[in-house]
Amino acid sequence: MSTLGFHDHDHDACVSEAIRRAESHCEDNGLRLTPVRRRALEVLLEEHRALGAYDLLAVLAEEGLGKQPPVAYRALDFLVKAGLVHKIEALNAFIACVHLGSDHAPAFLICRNCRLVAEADGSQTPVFMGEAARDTGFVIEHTVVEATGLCPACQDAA
Amino acid sequence: MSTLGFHDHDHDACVSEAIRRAESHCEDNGLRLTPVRRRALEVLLEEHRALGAYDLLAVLAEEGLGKQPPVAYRALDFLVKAGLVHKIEALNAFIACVHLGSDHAPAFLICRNCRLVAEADGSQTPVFMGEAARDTGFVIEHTVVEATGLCPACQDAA
DNA sequence: AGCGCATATGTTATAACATATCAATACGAG
DNA sequence: CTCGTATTGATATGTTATAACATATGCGCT
Repeated sequence: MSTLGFHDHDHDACVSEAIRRAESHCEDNGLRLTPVRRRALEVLLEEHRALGAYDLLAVLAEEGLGKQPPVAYRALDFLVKAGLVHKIEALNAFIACVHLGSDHAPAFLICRNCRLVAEADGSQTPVFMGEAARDTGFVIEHTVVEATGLCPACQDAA
Repeated sequence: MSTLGFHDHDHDACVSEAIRRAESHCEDNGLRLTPVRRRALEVLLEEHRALGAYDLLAVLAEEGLGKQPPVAYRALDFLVKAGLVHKIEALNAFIACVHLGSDHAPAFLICRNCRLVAEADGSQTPVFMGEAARDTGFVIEHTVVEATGLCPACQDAA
């Protein structure tokens, strides 16, 4: 799995490809990618940075798509539940998923300075967490794996 | 490592032992465990649940130790930096560390219903995260590993 | 078409979490 | 004792998130 985000890549293609996949994913699963939801996803895809709900709301408001907090939070809830967006708990912020489709357990590398986020493979997490859980009868529903630090560019700047 | 929190144990001893260890830890490191900080730690230790900063503040306020948010946040910042308390990012809440001393990378099992939290071993996280980080030049400063779900008691209740 | 149900949006208000700032005080090293 | 640093007190504000209720839209069914 790649750690896309700190590497150069064809970003326009990356965005439009992701949108297309999101559309077919919603179609396949009977989910409705309404204008606000679709635009919210686009805004997040245009960055590889985590955006706060109010950052997103500001963009939506400019475009007349709604100006109250619930507009942003509803769109984000939908996108997160659909697996199209991840919440970065360490920042209380959100980032578009860059490799939709797989039922994945993501792990994130998060730059505390520029909020650039790379999505890595966290598939090993449920394995070792699962051991502890089994011992106690705990049932895991969701895992969060986040590493914060400095990306290469921000190390150079400092 | 244990997953203390979902098991019965001698809680009074667990608390007083932890306080004693915190005292010597602070002494050894030139840190000042002032009355507010000490009481904040006690309050957190008395639960194995995550408490919000304002939950803590309410207790401190009752006892005349301060009633403004910065009182709670300053105490929590100190305790987190000292390694005596962990922040649970998924809940924006805080929990006392139950095995102080070791320079540890904790992993948490968090009940979304009762907020009971068990601290497990997350030492494998930096290993596999480290690989992804090395590939990109990212420097990890801190890791968050949290699994949310239902504890045995809350499964039974449901 | 008209009805009924589920989903989605609009809107107001407020809850919950967190920090900036500045003044006052306590503490320890020299 | 005095200087510098750490801590506390206090006010205000910033940021993130949800509750609650009204309205509108989409869609299957008769």
